[in-house]
Amino acid sequence: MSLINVTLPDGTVNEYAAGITCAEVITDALGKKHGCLAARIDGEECDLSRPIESDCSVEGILTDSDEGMYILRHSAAHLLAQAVMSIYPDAKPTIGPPVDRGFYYDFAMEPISESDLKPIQKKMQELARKNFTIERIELDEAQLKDHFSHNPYKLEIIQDKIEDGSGSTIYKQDDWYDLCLGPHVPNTSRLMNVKLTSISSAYWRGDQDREQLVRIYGLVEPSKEALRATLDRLEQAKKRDHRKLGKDLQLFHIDEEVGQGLILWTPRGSIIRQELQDFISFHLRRQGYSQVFTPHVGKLDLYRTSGHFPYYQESQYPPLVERELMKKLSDEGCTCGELSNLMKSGDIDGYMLKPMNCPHHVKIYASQMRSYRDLPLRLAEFGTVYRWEQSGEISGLTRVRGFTQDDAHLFVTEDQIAEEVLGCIELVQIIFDKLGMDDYRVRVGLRDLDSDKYVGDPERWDKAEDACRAAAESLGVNWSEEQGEAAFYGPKIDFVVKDVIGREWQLGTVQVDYNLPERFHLEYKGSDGEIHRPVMIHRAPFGSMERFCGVLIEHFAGKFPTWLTPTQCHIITIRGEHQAYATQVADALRNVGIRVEVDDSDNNIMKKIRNHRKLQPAYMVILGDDETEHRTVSLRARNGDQVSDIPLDTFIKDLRNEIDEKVTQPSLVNSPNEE
RNA sequence: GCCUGUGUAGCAUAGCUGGUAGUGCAUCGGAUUUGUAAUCCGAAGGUCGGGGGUUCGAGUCCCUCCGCAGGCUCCA
Repeated sequence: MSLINVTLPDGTVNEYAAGITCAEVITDALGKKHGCLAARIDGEECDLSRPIESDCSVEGILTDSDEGMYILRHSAAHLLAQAVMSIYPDAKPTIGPPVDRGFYYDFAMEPISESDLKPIQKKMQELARKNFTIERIELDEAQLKDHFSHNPYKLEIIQDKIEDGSGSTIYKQDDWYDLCLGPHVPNTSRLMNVKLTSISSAYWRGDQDREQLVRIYGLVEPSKEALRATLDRLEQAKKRDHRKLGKDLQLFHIDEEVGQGLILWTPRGSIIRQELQDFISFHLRRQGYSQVFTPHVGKLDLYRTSGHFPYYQESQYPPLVERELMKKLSDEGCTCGELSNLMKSGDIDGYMLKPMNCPHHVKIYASQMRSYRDLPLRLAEFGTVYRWEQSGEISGLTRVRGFTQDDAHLFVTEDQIAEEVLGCIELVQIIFDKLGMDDYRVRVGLRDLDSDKYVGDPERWDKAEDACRAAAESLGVNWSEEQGEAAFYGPKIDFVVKDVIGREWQLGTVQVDYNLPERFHLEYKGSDGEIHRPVMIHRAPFGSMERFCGVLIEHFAGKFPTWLTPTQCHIITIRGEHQAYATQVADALRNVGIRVEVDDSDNNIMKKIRNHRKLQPAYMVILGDDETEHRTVSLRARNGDQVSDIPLDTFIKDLRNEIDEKVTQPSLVNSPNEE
């Protein structure tokens, strides 16, 4: 028998007989209770049962890593399929991968409902308890096809994903097996702590023209405690959902009768939006932007030139046709379809709610002869745009049909791209820093080198892509390059954040554009006296005010920094006779621009505090005998902490300062200024 | 748009197998004047998402449309 050397993670090298399994090596190194659910041989994931035949390094995979959790989830998906098959023998399993927060499995079967999940979950636990060994079996192509002859979906995968003539593996537990590369946990007892969470539908291979499948989602954790913790966390997360908080804090309203995805900003929410807008406007002026205003509609011709019509027609509100023309066409018996064709062909004109601001800004650029001395020209507008998002996709503030972008378009020379992209990025960073948002992802979208759908010549693309990379690098946060993610007109940098339930939303974006200057024949006169074409940069650091506010509400869980809080101080009197002083305090605060609400109702103070807590003011200002007599205030923070005897003048000064400095959270209670 | 759920006063909820709507908070009126998370009494508020159907009778069953939620698909 030959001997092999196995290197462990801590660097020790042990000698074993060839054929020893990973599990045995790990048990030897860590003891029986190692808790590993899979292994890595020379960095490659495999089952614990995998025999080792030659010198290598071996390490165990625990559930404390993403990789470990993925394996656990993947195995749970198999268990789900096994359970479903035992209850619904006619169901055909298709695919069942792990995902970020759990796992799912898609089945071709008759629709089932949420109430059917319970028995399935029960079955899963029953199967888990039986502690079946999960076995990896290698099969050749013919055997594979034979094993899955009854399941066209699996056959399709075998056909497409597995190279002709080569084999693959199945994983078997009890008499159930699935086509899979693995690795998996060693036995089903690891999968006791599962919870099926929801049911939905999905298309086979994500193609809407193909079969609709039943998708079952679930969670799995290594222990009962961990499962409980995860469920608790989800429960907690729901409480900070911006849709709920938007209602509780009276920030916005969406009305059926107004329309899906159309936001009504109530007074309190409008304050937040306005404060953000003022904040960004300040930095725009600092960076040399010019503010512009443009209308909410434009002629179809404008969008024909820009290329947005009729190409992106289905994601726009339908065009507006002039009344006279409409009447004439109607008298002539023109059908809707014919009307649509006439608009497409340009035979009749109309107007469109603007789906984006760029064409309007382009026209401002083109309204004058531009010289290289004018560049970069930076045109900024909080521009409202309208897009016909699919009804099923609309959600809260994060996906809407009318929204205001903090948009700007920079018209630059080729040489200015890098610096200007950097400037855009800097703006994003200032905003994120000030708001304490550090949980975001940066995505640099590059072109797909094999495709020819991109406009502009390759050399200029290389330069622009380098500029984007360099800008992303300058942020000092994690960023990733994604080939093929560029727009057809230029590379881009996106900022992506997650909402409370783990969905990703794109916020800010910076995009280099070679296309629109071309389509609109934009020009400038260079220092060489020749006519040149500028390059455009589109950028929106917040993305849209709606989505950004939605994300912000969840980020702060409704507890905004003082400068963003709709009503910063709620003044609460103890008795009716403190009313006069309350008015004085309110006036004094309002005089320096602080937002105040006074409650001098005859409720008792406990009741008032309870009521006002719901709106999360930065401070409650309690006024009673002591305060009135000494011209002081007592403060109550959101967490219930209190501080008394603060001279009114000191409070006003400190509060004003806290607002001006945009301090991340209210800090006057227990602040260092206090004894 | 598709799938599965879901829709009762401003908000949160009760209403079993069909017999014609309760409760809490908020609101309004009165009493109370209170020192840090609910003072008492009273009143008002609902065509039970819209429309249609089954039935002697529908919040409850069926159809349809709309909204919402979670997914899918899409996202300039």
